[in-house]
Amino acid sequence: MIDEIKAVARRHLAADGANLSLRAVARDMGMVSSALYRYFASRDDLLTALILDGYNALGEAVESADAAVTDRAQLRARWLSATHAVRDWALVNPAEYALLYGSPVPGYAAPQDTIAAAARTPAVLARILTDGYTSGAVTGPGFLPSGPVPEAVLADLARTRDGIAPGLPEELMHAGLTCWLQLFGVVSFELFGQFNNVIDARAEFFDQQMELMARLMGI
Amino acid sequence: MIDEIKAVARRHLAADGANLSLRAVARDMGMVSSALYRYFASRDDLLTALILDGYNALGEAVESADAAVTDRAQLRARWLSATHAVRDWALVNPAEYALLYGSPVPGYAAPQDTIAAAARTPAVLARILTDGYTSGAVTGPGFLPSGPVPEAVLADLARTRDGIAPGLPEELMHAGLTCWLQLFGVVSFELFGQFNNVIDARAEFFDQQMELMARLMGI
DNA sequence: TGTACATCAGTGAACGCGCGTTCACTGATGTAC
DNA sequence: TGTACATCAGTGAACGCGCGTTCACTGATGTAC
Repeated sequence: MIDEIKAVARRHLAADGANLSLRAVARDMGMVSSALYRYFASRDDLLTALILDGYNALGEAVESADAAVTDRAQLRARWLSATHAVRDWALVNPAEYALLYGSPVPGYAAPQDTIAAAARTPAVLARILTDGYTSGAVTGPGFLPSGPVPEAVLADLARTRDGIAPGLPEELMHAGLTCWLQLFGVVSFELFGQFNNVIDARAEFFDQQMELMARLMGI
Repeated sequence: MIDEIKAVARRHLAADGANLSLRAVARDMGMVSSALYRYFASRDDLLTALILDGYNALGEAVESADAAVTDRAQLRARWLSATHAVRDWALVNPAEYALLYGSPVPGYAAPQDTIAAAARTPAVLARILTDGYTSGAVTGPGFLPSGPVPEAVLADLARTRDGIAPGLPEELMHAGLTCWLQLFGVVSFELFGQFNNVIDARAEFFDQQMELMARLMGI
């Protein structure tokens, strides 16, 4: 039942953006709006459940795309497979993607529960780098910052690294973070309409960018 | 008068996100909601005006940040100044930034007028590269794609290039586009909350990323 | 200098709609003795 | 096997609110003769 509500809510999200209406969901289910309160304490609760599901669905898609590369030493293939999974999932679920990575919903504050789920996708990317580093296949990034990285940034990198990829050297973590940003930057720009009148060959452009990022990380 | 309405609307945008309410704006101005219809034909018209203003305000900020570097041959300084202007403007006007670069407003379709205004910011960045290329200071990017760029992407690059930076070689255009994406990817992630619990030293991180991008473009 | 008229910014009431949430309730299903 | 009771999913009406938009209007200001 809860799953059915969420499924209908997801359909509404796709149609109306983040302005999710409890009443509209109930209407679609042939129920009266108050009936939903048996399953969710409030509209925000439903929204939170959808966000959590979204992070988990994306995370699962990325995890299995990575796992689908049987030769685990093929780091570049794993990176390309995982990042394609991000784009594919976003294209199939644009409204949910917007909910996760778009402008914040006004008046809604994401609870702490979502943090762990949100970390699944970056964790996959970090694992690819870690695997390369521990096997000795990757010794450092393919493109280094010219100067020293500021102390404060190093501290942030180290803290985040310890959470998802213990043992990874800072400069690899730095390269990984840069590529993670580029990945979501490209996907967001495509989904949010910034590529209109600029890039038409979107799949090819994405491929190209992810190849470049792989080389930047040295994998 | 129109300017005053827009100013109040901008304040509301900041408070409530993209759910801009005509009635709330009118209330704040001590007017009755129907009075606004003397100045804007509809809510969407007001939204369009705000978007247009936003692109122009950002574009102006970036243009004058670039112009502030008196030694025009200092390409890296110009790039850093211009990109900092993007981040600074976004931090001061987060709701307007979200309106321009965040998830699309449900049910709202941006008219064609916004395209020219939207191009102002990328045009500044392209001009920096073009200046470097025509003066001979920049011969190519500092980091090249390993393989050949797909035909379809090249066509897109060429078309966009002809619009904002005629004469620029494709590989420089490609590097510029990559950095443009990274710039907005970083700013969006910071503004939309994806850096929470990940990056605290945001100014330093941004600096670092933009330095890296400058090197990637070979400036 | 004074009057008649046009312009136009802003009013106020109304239409028809949608929203989240509450609350007492109905009526079917399952359980205990 | 049959009865009494508890559980619980879903109902329906209501509260109080906000929204965009229309429309006939008021009343001040400016203009023409």
